[in-house]
Amino acid sequence: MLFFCQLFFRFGKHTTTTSQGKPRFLYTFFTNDFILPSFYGNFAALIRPMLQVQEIRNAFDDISSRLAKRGKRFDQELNDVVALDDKRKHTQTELDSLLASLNAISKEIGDCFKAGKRDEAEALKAKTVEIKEQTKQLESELREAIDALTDALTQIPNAPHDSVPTGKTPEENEIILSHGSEPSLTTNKPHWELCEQYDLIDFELGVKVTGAGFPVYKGKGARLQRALINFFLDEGLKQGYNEIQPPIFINEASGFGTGQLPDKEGQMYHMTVDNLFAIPTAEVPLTNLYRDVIVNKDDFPIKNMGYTPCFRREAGSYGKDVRGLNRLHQFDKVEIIQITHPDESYKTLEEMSLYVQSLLQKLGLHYRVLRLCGGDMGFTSALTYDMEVYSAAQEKWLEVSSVSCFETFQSNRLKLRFKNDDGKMQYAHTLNGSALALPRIVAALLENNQTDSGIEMPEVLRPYLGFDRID
RNA sequence: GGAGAAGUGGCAGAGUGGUCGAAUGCACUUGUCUUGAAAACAAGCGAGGGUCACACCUCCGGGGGUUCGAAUCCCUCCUUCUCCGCCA
Repeated sequence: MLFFCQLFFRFGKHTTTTSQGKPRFLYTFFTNDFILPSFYGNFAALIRPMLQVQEIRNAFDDISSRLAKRGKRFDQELNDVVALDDKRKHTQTELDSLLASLNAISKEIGDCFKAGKRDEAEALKAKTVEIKEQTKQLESELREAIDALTDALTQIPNAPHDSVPTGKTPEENEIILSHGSEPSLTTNKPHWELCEQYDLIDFELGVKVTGAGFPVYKGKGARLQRALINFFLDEGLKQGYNEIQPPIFINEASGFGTGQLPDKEGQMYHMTVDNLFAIPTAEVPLTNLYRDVIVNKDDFPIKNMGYTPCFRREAGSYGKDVRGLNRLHQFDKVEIIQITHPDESYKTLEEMSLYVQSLLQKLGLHYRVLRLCGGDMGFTSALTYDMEVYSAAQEKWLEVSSVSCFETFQSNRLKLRFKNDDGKMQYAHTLNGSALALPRIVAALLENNQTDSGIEMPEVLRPYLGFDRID
């Protein structure tokens, strides 16, 4: 934890803005040494990770009760934050006044020299010695105070939306709708058997080349992948999403921006030689395009999407859940993100949920939508809908998409802001969702459409596929 | 990988030890003028902390140092650009 705190502290001041919402890329963040920077230069970045201190102070009870939806109370943590922020303020005020007097004396000395009063100047110089000692002391105190505050703040997850059900486990998620019905099948093989039977995906070969969880797609299996990616991108285009091809490796700063670091560092593949991480989702680069950006409020909503392979170490998972396509180290996904005005974000979340559902409907899949309970939601989310498709052969629901609203939780770290109608800087809201992740869609398509003589492909995919069925 | 050059406000671009948070231009906002627009003119216009509001404090790529005082001097790191090499 300490390690990553130090990393986090090395955010610099890199304000920039955009015209027409186009981000600028600034990569002057980190150095290879581990010395903490001067607190002042980085103050803004330091004091504003995750939940906003100001928000905690202003709406303590509200945030407290929202956090309780996660099945645990955070009052102690919240109180700590306020107390640590008080300490920070006191220390800083003290230091500031000391610096003010130092500045005043320096100016006086300058004036004395100009007026030729050498002796007077020397006398004043002597006065600064003691003050400088004191500032050094206070500087280190302030540094410690900020350190402690940031540490406390990063322990607190996002405050769930009012509509989020209280709960700790997936059983407490709320099923808000179900669409379609279970297919009636004459044959009922799991997808890994179908993949072998029709030579679509070779898991063994992947093991040989790389390792478990890195499948090799072959023939119509590979073409199905390509068709789905194109289908998803074309549909997104129709919805007004701007297509982006981001890098699939990211630096540390990006990992912090979207909250993968420091929490999920073990989940990412890390290339230590160059200190880069393979992205676990396109969310990371797509959202980080807007790090340190002041967007024009007229550009809301900003809608971007990107197809990328995703890489996840999935350390610690094993057993039946990882069979076949259910859990992979490398998989493909089209991700959609939006950046909105705070007033619009929940309306946007519904819109994104409907869009993802429309994809599932076009693919003819039986699905349901869950509103995740507080305890099952990600650390950074305020409200998450999960879409699950039914796998007839495995007789279970598979999560294929997750759409979330983060409110200001990410933008706070990213320093993604806009100037509101009052001319004040305000954090934008960020949202994202998968639209969609391929593997489980492929699994469901294969299993739910199997017949004795082959696998029928959905109508919408046929133009992309160039074939109607797999046999 | 080797050799050079450079990193200042939304952009361009001055500024080499003290009235510099930073000239000037562009962009932007508001006002005057105009039927309207343009042009012209006038004013405003970086971010963060702090305050009821001021005051005040911090930030000129990051970090460290010299100095009473640093955008300006020194060290170091990072990044970008140009040339060479290698290569899809």
